[in-house]
Amino acid sequence: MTKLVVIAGPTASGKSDLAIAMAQKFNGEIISADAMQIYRELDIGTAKVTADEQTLVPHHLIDIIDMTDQFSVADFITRADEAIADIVSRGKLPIIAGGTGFYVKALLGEQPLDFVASDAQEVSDLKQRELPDLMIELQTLDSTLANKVDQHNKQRVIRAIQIARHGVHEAKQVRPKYDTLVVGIDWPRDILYERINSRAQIMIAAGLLTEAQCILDAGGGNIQAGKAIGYKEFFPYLRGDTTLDEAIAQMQQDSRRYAKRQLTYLRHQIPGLIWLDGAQSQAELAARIESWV
RNA sequence: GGGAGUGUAGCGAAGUCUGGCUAAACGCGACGGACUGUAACUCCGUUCCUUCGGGUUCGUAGGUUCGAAUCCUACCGCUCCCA
Repeated sequence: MTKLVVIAGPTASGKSDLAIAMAQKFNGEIISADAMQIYRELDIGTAKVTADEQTLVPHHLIDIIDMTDQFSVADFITRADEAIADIVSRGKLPIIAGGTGFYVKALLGEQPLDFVASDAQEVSDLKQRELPDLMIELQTLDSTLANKVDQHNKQRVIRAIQIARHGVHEAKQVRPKYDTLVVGIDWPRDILYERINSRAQIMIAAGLLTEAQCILDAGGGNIQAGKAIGYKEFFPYLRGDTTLDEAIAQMQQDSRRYAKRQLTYLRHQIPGLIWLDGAQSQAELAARIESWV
């Protein structure tokens, strides 16, 4: 079975550095599992590895689409499976590094994702409607599903309606199964928060605002890329509605909350995940890989 | 020294005139949680203490009252204005 190392963890926990170190040590290549680093133009705000770092170790699933494009877990799975096969065929170790727990979970899932026939037009039509109205439709279409979804969560209700309307279809092909070593990087909460706060300042100095302006011009909050933390907080500032300090504080706040959500996700949604002490993650992971490979 | 205002849970802030329905709205923060096709999304819960029976609160100390964050007195702190 194909062996796979998965490095997860909250934002600013040091996943990229750890992945590079492990890739160098164990002849690996890195696959990013990150819902925002897939965008070409989002570099600074997504804390993407630099071009220099990419010359050290080959990276995959970074810079693969334009910032106005849509992307989904299913796209990720397809491409990640391909990248893994490619890396393995060249005799190297695939290392997944990413903060998008949902992508990681889907990649590791033994069940293939169900496919639902639906299009963007349908989704935007559903979006126009009020939540109670949507729930009524879902209730009549499929009451079991209606009871299962979070009734306050419009996004999930819309998805449930699509499933109820079109039904689920078997995935076209069976996905490969992987033999995985899954780790998560853990820091004391206050240290993680400090890392997040100071990284925001570094990003600003590196030219984050130019990128944010770029995304604002491309559609701001209306496009998927415009929902990324590190950009959306600066739209009000760029429009002249808030001060820079307020925007930075907001970004730090959002990052901290995001980190919390990631931690919750990893704790409960990724079975078998081994926590690594942030300060010792390189040594700890190297030891584990050595005894596992 | 004189005048005006103010002190409420981690923070901000209602409630005070018209005492009981107030362990005290709401916002923020913090913490916990959900999440199989937007996931850096979207959504939910807890937040004085508790052995879950209760207990102790609204600057402090008294007082009025069956009953006080709310009324009265004194004191303390903070802010602003005049000196």
